[in-house]
Amino acid sequence: MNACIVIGMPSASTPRSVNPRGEGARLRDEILRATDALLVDRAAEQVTLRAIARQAGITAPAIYRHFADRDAIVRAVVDVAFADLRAALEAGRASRDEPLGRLRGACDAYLAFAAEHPQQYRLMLGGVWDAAAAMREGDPTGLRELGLDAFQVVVDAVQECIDAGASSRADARAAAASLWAGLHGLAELRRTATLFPWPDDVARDLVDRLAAVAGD
Amino acid sequence: MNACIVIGMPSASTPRSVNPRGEGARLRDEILRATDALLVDRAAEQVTLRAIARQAGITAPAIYRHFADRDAIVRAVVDVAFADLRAALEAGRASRDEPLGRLRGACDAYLAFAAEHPQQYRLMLGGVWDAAAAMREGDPTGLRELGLDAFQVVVDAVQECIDAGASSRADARAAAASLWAGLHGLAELRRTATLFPWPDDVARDLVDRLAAVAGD
DNA sequence: TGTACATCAGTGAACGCGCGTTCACTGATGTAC
DNA sequence: TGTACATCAGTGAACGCGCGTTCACTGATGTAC
Repeated sequence: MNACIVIGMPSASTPRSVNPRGEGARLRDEILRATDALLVDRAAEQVTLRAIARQAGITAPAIYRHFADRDAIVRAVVDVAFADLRAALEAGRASRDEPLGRLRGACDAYLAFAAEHPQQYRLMLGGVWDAAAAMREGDPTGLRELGLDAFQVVVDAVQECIDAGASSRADARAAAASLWAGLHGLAELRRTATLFPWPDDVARDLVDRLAAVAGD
Repeated sequence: MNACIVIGMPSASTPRSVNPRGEGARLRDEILRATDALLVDRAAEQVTLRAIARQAGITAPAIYRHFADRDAIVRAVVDVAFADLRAALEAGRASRDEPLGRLRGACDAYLAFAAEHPQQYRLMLGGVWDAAAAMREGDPTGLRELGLDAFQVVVDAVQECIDAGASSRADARAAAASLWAGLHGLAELRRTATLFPWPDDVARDLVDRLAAVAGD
C-alpha cells in the first residue's frame, strides 16, 4: 500500500458524487468506514475530524450533518468495535468442540482481535478515549452493555469448563475477570513492549492457569 | 488543589529568577519536574512543550537548551519512571519476609505504582509513547535495560518461590512474563474499565495462580 | 403541464486557537590583559 | 584596577501548520397547486 496515497489524498479517485436525495444517511456509514480505514495506518489520536473528511472525500463541515462532534464519531466506532469483538469471541468459541477448546478458542479470538484491530482496541480499552467520561452524559447506544456482553462470552466459556469438570474454579465470573486482565495485558504489551522476548506459549499459559485447567 | 491555579498559571508565584551562571543545568531538572507535575492532572497527550514551559515558569524556547525536542523530554521522563518502578518493586519485595510474601509485595508495588502514576505508566507501557520507534535512533540512556531490570525483580521473586518450594513453576522467566501481562492488564483495565465490577481479590488471584502457588 | 417553492446534500471561506520551532536579541556575570 | 570582550541563561516576537467549528451559500431534486 502506497503511503503517499493513503496519507495525502482522498480515497476516491473519482471526486465523489453527492448522494441521491433521501439517501443522505449513507454518508454516516461512509464516515465510519473512512475512520476505520484511517485507523489501519494511523494512531487513534491522529485520526482527526478533518482527516476523516479527507478520507471520505467530503469537506469537514459535511460531517456535522451526521455527528454532533468529533467525539460522537469515536463513540460510534467504539460501539461497532465492541459488537465486533463479541462476535469474534463467539465465533472463536463456536469453532471448537470440547469445553476447554471452546474457552481457548474464545481467548485466541480475543488476542487476534486486538492484534488485527490495534487502534480500535486502544479506543475501546486502551484509555485513549474516555468511555467513563462519555457515559456521564448518558449512554444512548448501550456501550456498557456491549462491553459486558463481550465479557459474558468469556464467563460462559469458563462456566462450561467448570460444569464439565475441566476447570477447578469455583466462580466463573471471578475467573473470567482474571483471564480478561491477563489477555488484555498480553494484547497490549505485545504491541507496546515489542522488544521483550515473549515466550511462545504465554497465551496458553495464561488461559490454562487462570482458568485452572484440571489435570495438566 | 485549585485547578485554576494548576492549569492556567505558571507554578511559581514569584516570577522565576534566572539561574546563576554555571548552574543552567538546573533547569533541566526543573523541566522534568514540571512535566511530572502536569502529568498528575492531565493526560500525557495534553502535556505539550508549551504547557511544560508555562508550568516551569519559563518561555518555550528556553527548553531547547536542555532538550532537542519534545520527544526528548518524554524520553527522559520515561527513563526516570522505569528507574522509579524498579525501585518500587524492590522496595515492595524487601518489605516482606517469606518468599511468597516477597513476590506478592513486589506485585502489590507494581499495581500501586501504576495506580499512583497513571500517566507516567501510560508513557512507559501504554503505547502513548512509542519506545520501539525511539530506540531505532539508538538508546542512549539504556531504556531497554531499565525495563528489563524492573522485570528481573519479578523474575527473581518468582525464582525465590520456586527454590523455596512455594511455587510449582518450572521456568521463573516464563512465569514472570505471564505475571507481568496479568498485572499490566489489571492495572490498565482498572483505569480504563472503571465501570466494571472488579472482584476484590483479583490481584491476589492473578499472582497466586500465575505463580503457581503451592498447596492453596 | 408548467411553475413556484421547499427540501436535501452537501460546499467554500473563514474564525480563533495552541502547537513546535526558529531567530535575533538582552542583560548579567565571569575572564584576559 | 580598569576595561574590553566572551560566555551564559535565558526572553520576545514571529513563522507556518492543522485543528474543530461556524456560517452563509449553492445546485439538484422533489412537491403543491
